[in-house]
Amino acid sequence: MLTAERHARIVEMVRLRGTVTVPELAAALETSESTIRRDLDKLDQAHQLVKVHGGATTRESAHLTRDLTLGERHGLHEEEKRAICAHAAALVQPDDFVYLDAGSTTEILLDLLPPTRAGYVTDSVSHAIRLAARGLSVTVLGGELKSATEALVGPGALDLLARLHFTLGFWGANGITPEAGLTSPEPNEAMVKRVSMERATRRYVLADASKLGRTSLVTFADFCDATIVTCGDVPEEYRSFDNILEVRP
Amino acid sequence: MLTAERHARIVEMVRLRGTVTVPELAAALETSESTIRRDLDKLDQAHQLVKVHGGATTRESAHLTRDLTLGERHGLHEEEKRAICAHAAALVQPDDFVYLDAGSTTEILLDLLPPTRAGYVTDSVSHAIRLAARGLSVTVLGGELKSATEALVGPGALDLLARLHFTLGFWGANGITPEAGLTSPEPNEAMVKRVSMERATRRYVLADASKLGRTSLVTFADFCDATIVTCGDVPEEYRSFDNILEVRP
DNA sequence: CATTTTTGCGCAGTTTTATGCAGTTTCCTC
DNA sequence: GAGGAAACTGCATAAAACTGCGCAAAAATG
Repeated sequence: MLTAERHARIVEMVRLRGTVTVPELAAALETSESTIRRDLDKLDQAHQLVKVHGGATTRESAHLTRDLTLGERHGLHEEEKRAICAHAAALVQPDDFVYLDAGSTTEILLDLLPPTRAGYVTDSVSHAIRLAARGLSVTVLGGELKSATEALVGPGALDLLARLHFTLGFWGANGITPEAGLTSPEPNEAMVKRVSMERATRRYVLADASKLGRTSLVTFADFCDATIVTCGDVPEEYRSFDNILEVRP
Repeated sequence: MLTAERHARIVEMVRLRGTVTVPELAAALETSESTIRRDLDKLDQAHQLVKVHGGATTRESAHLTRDLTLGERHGLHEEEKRAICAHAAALVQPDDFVYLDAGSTTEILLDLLPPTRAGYVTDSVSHAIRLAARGLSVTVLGGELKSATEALVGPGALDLLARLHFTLGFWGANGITPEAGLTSPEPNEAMVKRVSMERATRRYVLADASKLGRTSLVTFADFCDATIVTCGDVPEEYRSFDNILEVRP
């Protein structure tokens, strides 16, 4: 049996039954448990299902038992992100009207922002709650809420954006290359990024060095549309660009 | 049974019944109390429920009755609110487009809503996050975020509302009288309630009986604009209205 | 304050997982 | 097609996770 076919049948079984155990799958597909486990690893990475101890479940039922907040992503490049955000926070002036993109990097920025009367707008509901809890003035874009990133997308968000004019903005990016520009994995979120960026005067992309040289699925802006604040092992060929700003931890 | 599956069923039971004891869970899931306790520990850590002496409760009931234990959890209209919300949840059809008001009563409704493909819209960012975490389709109004109630108000919210047409909606109210109508303490939030109500076909106000006969500061709708689902000691003079729906705990 | 219930924790036994290895298949290049 | 790299598979084994039980400590109860 083809690997792809086996994968398809695993996904189908999980969808049909909600949860399946590894031995069940091994018996049904007449293969070893090792193979099933490796399959589940891949399917989990591909977000087709969720691997759990003993087997697999659908994403829907996994929602119940897992805290799908940004908390899980912490730890990666934490120190670099902190350095980047410290630099970014210093850019905020009392009179600024600031856009804050959703994402784990900008999340670190939240706590470093000065307690001034600057106004903030964000597409992330969790960011908004934290900012409001600090007593800052926050406006939330409307729109459909994607649970994975807790970001808002869709026409509602874009309409509100169309009437706002930011003096300053901070965005994250999953990939950055001179050729593909700034890229993000999700088309809807990329659209919000694109529109919000068009409406800001001073634009900064906050990204640790691991994002440089990588390309994600959807381009939301050109490479030179924003100042890129980065930190970490910056590849030599990126040092010469004058919109790359390297900070030290 | 898979560990993850058991976790899901525990969460489900807690959501359905509000509170569950350890022995009940052990019997229902045919496992030992030790295992149940360990499960509750993990689910508590994952913020899926709150572990209390004797068993577990949902997050919002723990919030309402903070440091009370299972035995003394009565009062505070908890049971009435749950009865009201159970009735309300049953009104949602699979293809409804539902508005959900911010507030503590509608908060209880969140966990009782059926996992259908109905679409939900709310002005409460915390409600939205909880709904999204359950895998439901959620749209959030935009606007300024008031940290006290975590509700969104202002022109951004009203603009988005102006383009939506709900088949069904649930609101809270702080005061209800035939003369003053439905009242709420905060003018901006009252405005959002008013506009959202105008845009819904089937309108329900969820309020325990303590709200009947009281008047808050701002009227957001007439007494007869919505069906009022209530529970508790309903004053005799309210029994005759045909838009008052009294449910039993 | 005594009684009963519930909890936390160590322990032992079982199940599940991760990983290295060897053999095989598949795919790509020339 | 032929050769070689990469991927896939199954097995063995050590590590990790899970479960049930018993008992002392802690918490609730009246």
